[in-house]
Amino acid sequence: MYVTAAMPAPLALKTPSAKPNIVRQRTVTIKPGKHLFLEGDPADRIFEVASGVLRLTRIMEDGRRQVIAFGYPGDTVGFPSDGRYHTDCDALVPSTLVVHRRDQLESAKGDPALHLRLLQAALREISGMQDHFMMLGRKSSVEKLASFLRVLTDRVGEPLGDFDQVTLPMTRADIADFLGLTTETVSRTFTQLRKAKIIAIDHVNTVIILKPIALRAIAEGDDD
Amino acid sequence: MYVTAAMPAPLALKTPSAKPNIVRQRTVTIKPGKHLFLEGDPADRIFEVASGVLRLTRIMEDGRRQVIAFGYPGDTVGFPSDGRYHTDCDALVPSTLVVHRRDQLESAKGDPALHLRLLQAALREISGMQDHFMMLGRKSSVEKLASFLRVLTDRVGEPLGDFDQVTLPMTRADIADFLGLTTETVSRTFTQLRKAKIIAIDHVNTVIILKPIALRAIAEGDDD
DNA sequence: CGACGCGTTGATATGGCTCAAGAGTGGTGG
DNA sequence: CCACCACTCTTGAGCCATATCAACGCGTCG
Repeated sequence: MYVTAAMPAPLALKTPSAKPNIVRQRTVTIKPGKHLFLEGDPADRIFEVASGVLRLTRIMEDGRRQVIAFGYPGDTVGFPSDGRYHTDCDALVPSTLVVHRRDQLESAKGDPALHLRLLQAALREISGMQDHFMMLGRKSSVEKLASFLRVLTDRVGEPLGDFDQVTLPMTRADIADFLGLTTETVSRTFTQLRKAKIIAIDHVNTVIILKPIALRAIAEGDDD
Repeated sequence: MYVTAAMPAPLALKTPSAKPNIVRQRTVTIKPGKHLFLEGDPADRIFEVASGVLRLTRIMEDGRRQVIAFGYPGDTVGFPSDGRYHTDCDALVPSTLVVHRRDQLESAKGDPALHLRLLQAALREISGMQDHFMMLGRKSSVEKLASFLRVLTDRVGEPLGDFDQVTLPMTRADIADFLGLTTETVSRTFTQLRKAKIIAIDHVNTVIILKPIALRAIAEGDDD
């Protein structure tokens, strides 16, 4: 569910008229700051993000926090292991989710097409997490932030004139905890990219990608 | 496939006599240094480790390497995304693997029990990776090494007198690339734990856990 | 208007990296 | 069986990227 370039299967959100034998999809809404689930909760439901942005986190006893992923539309969150959730999950902006019962994923019963789609989501999740590993373990702070902005822009960027623009619904602290940095370093690194004219920053949480090629080069470590 | 405390379902390796309508499980063997697959290869098969130890890695163009996971017996490797493998995979010691065709995982056909087991493996994988994130992003070098030794001991440790002992088939460089450190730091951190009498080291690649409680405290950051 | 949360910037500290030199360790061939 | 070589591991010294500590600006909300 880490924001990936690969486009996920689109969600069929609209309820398919009122045919009695077609089950209406269950959805929930969640407001910013509210938790969808907490680490250790019994995991009986799996969620597909239809709109909004979720935040998945792990917290250590002493307060250190790791943001595991941001859940954007098309992402699936709440994969259980041993019947429990293994992260906290809350919303950054008002969000709507399609709900699936866990046993639909874990048993042979239920819609095979749904079944397959959830499995594909799990596999995409694993693949995306592998990228994240490389970023956390082996990249410098600029490379981390550049990778982050690049992936996010590919996924949810919007054209603005000749450039792409991306809105960041998360705080600098969230980004820091996602990248394994401090808020100060994230802030300084934003400044560094801004001074290099690679990005421009509007209203703190809106980033315009001025030089996508340069950004990609930094993200991949291809510059020197 | 990151070594996890959760015990996986045992593998039925023995071929179920010669009943003609029961499919004999396909297995492969792989020698140290040989690759099972490379990043980008078409992923038509999924493997369950029956014996041995595998190493899953990602490599950047400039040579920086991240060890994604070590594959121990009971682990499943080779989860595809978009039909391709997303890591390199080779063997640290001679290993045997049970092979499954990819379409057995991704279609409704095939043994439902197998289907379920592979899905469970994918979910375990996701859960284990989430632990790994916290380790890479937010832990100090001692905490990283302590976590690594603890998980490995839980998973494949063997009793030795009053203590648990664990054999490390991987080099210091492998451990470093798994934990996001350098070999020098890994070595120094081993020395540090050894001098604190928390572990003892035999023949470089055999570690004896002298103080499991202390090791766990360090791993979780519960000490100060 | 004041207080608080968030972001930025500056000064300093430090954990882990880099560079460099030895010390095991295992394999090979004479 | 030993000598040599290649490779891994350990240790040391110095440095650098990022963390830490601190101050301040800005916007928002009560």
